[in-house]
Amino acid sequence: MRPLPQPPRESLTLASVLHALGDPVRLELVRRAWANPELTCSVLADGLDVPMSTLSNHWRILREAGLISMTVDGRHRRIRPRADDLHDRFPGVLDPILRLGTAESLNTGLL
Amino acid sequence: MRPLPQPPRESLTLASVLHALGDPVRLELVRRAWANPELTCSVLADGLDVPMSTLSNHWRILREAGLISMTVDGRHRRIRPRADDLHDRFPGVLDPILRLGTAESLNTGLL
DNA sequence: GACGATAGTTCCATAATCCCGAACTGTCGA
DNA sequence: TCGACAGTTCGGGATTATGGAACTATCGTC
Repeated sequence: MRPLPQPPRESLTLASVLHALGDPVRLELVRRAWANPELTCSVLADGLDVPMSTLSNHWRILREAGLISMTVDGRHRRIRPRADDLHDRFPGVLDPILRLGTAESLNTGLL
Repeated sequence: MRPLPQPPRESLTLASVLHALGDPVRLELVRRAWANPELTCSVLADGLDVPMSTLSNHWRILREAGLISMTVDGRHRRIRPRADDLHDRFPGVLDPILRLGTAESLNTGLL
């Protein structure tokens, strides 16, 4: 159940967060992670036609940008959105993005 | 005064917009363009230690993502934020980002 | 008009980053 | 002990970013 290394709240930058969100696959992953916290990588990526090694990179980018935190749980990685940290550091930024991400990403043939 | 080609409002995607904003230089350029519309490339980039060929690429990315529109005005390019299009397409997304962009980008030794 | 200065773009080679198959690590269940 | 499963790491091919140098187009001046 130990957590993987992640940047502390105060060292998160807006540009990194936006860069992490600036990819349709990652945007969809973040949207799903926010909708249901505590799920694992593979469950959250279910249905996406993306190879696992690529997904692993996407999760790393999201973790290094401070959007999510990962904890090792047996052979799974449990994804937890860092909602508090982001809301504290960049108030008002994430909510409207995730509200919109939904409809759009489903219409782009991503799934 | 003719405008350079740009994507129509309805074909803008959230991921492209966030990708365009996910770079500290571009974030700063957008912030400045929003703060004072109708200025030219070089005036908006004043003080940034970035070569002009790189800036030209940044402006192109911002234009192709739909964040700004450029019109040729003599030997200048006049930058106009596409605030209406963005607000219509992605309501609530840009304002909080630009409100924050200010303080942060000035503290990262960018200038 | 010819000419230099100005504002940007384009070209191109280097550097950095992304993508994903294959091999690997670590854990669970039988 | 032995797979099977969840993810990561490695490696190299493809894509994208960077920035110097050359180029284009326009303005002001003589």
